[in-house]
Amino acid sequence: MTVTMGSKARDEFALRGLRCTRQRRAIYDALCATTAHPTADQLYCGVRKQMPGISLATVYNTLEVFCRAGMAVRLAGDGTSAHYDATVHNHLHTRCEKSGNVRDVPNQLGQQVLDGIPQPVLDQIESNLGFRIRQVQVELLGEYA
Amino acid sequence: MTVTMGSKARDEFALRGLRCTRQRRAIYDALCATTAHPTADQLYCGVRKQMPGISLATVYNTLEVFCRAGMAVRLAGDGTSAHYDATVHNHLHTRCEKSGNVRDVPNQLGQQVLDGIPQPVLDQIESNLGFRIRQVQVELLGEYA
DNA sequence: TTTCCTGCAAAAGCTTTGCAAGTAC
DNA sequence: GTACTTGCAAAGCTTTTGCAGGAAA
Repeated sequence: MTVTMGSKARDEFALRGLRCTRQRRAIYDALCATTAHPTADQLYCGVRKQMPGISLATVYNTLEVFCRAGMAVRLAGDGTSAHYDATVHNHLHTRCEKSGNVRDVPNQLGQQVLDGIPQPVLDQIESNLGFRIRQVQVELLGEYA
Repeated sequence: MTVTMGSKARDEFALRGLRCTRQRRAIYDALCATTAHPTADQLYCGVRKQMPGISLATVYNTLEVFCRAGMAVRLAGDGTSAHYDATVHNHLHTRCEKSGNVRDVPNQLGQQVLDGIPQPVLDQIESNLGFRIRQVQVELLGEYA
């Protein structure tokens, strides 16, 4: 039995026609390994431990590439740094108004919130405003106890 | 019959113990007069026509004061400039992914979306995550036809 | 008169860009 | 070999801050 062992990063890159560089792999792996929705700078600090030469500009540019390719999403919401997330499918976040930290709402709960939104109302918004809705983004603002 | 004619701005300031300066009145009036959710710079450009000496820093500082006082909200969401809104109550926005423009969803429709979100699920999120939800923020991402 | 606000300029973040050298394909 | 990426440094933007003069209460 022959097993072709490809890393997740390598496969994703191939799938989307992106070149697989050491830097991109390190950044993507770091982003996938956490649920903490890091900022570019936080990723930079983490990745730099195993790859001291990497530059912050590369992290920014690479994250931009990931977002364009649909491998990540950018969550800019508190006016300071943007947070990045390798989970692409629609899900809810909490955002702490004190620390600015962003965390996931477990999918089962988040989905119940999204499911509660009546599709006919969204359809009506689309036709009334002439706006094509691509994504419904729900964020819970508050603070951790 | 005696009529005391106070401007909306003047009344709001008095109500919240804020000093009523020409600059604050101009900025608040400009913000209330539009539904376009302007950025600080857009407000600056508008207000400057009637008050050439005003500085951009004052616009920023004043908007910050309004937000703290609950007279405006800041919508930072696309990573570039923040948008400001004098409508404080919870309502939905559309955000055009091409232009970055933010617009209101008419209240009747927006409320139906918010009403669809089941409160028991929000309660469960609060207790499961130890997170106190202060505001549910819904934004519709897409583009205008 | 006291306290707060404004304008200016400079600083502070975050993010993008230009270019030469390096790397994936 | 060709085309795309990276690292560096510098620039670009948005936003905040320090301070002296000015205005509201």
